[in-house]
Amino acid sequence: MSEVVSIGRPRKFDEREVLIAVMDVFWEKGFEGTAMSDLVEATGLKKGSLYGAFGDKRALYLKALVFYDETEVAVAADLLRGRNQSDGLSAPDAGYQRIAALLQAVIDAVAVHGDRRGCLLCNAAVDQAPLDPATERSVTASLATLEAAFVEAIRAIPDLIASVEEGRRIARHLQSVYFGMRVLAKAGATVEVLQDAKAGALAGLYPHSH
Amino acid sequence: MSEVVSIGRPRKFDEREVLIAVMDVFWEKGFEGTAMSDLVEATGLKKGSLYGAFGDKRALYLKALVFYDETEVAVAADLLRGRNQSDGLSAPDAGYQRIAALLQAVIDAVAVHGDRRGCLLCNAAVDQAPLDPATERSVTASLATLEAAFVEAIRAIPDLIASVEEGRRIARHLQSVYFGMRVLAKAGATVEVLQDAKAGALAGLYPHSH
DNA sequence: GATGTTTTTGACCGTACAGTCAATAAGTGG
DNA sequence: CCACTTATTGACTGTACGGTCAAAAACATC
Repeated sequence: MSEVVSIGRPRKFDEREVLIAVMDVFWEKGFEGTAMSDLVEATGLKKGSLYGAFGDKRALYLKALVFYDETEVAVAADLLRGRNQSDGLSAPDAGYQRIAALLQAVIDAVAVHGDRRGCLLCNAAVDQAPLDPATERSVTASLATLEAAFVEAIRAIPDLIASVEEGRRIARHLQSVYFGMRVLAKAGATVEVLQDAKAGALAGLYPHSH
Repeated sequence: MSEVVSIGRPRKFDEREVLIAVMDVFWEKGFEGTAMSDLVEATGLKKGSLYGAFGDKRALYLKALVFYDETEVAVAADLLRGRNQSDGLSAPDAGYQRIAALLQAVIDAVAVHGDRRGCLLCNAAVDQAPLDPATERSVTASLATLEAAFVEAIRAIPDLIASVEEGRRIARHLQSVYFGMRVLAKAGATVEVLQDAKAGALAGLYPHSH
């Protein structure tokens, strides 16, 4: 049972909202590029409160990564699994369309919102995973979720794969395309470049190509 | 004609060696993660000498990026173009093998040397390109080199492509796989994961798959 | 050896950083 | 109203950072 009443002075902030603000800053600036003062400004909390509630900068970063996994990664995985009710891609043979939709979302982020933040998971993998074991564990866990979701989408393409190994191989290939597109987008690639990368990936998903 | 004799006190260091040391540090730690004291330690030069010879930290970073382009990127591009004499892949129909060799090099870096630095170009794209226009320009230029080299390799696969547009599309797809594999490698992916990503990319390079 | 030029060196500067802490505020239960 | 607990606050600390500079050193020329 969760405590409905808590003793002591109540918190003035919503933990989820603060975590979103923290995640946004790390997402845009990276771990090293973010100063505690940036987080103070973004959250509206004072430094002491941040430390009291979440711990030091590293702990804050790791909590932001977990939050990203529970929100953004979960949305992407649900899309691939056909669990998103509102996109009309839940049919058991809509695997191709789900994968196309995920890659298109990367393009739309650039085309529609001028996105340059990319994917926090990708950013963390590149600039923190090799240097911090806890970050690496968190990233690895999210990658496993994503890979499994890709496998589910691939299994939802009729007559494509002949074995479990083949499905996993294609999933890992698509995952690398996904992250590659994120990198290219951060580098300032045009929409055309990203569309070509997407088209090339999807071209391998027709049964007659094997 | 270059000046053989120069006036004033001669430099004690070799500019190229220093640039290699600087590049290595940025490569491993990124721009924000690198302190000037790291560069002082790695190069053996004092801070004042570094500033006098190369400029501030940002200028040093940009020079390291250019050096990377002239060395590592050039080697990769030469491989794709069949210009590497020692690899036996210069035959005009060896495009597939060249691409396979490039992707295998990413795997070997992990498998043989336990590499976690990835690709400096990829690292710069992710954590500096969106924030610094000069870095973005440098990264964009290297990406263009790489894409053009991929196109040449693809044209060296008999009977694969039917148009210039198709060649470019496949090149951009392969480029995204390459960077995706770099991201996965930094995240700590196993050799098996990288091999699957590579195999998935190469599976699209057979003429009968179209 | 005096002059001019460039490099080296280490001390120095101001600041921005991550993290701490004691005082105070805002709740609860008795 | 009084303990008791927890949260907020802003001042504080020490340090690590990027960058500067004057003095000395090392060469060439004359």
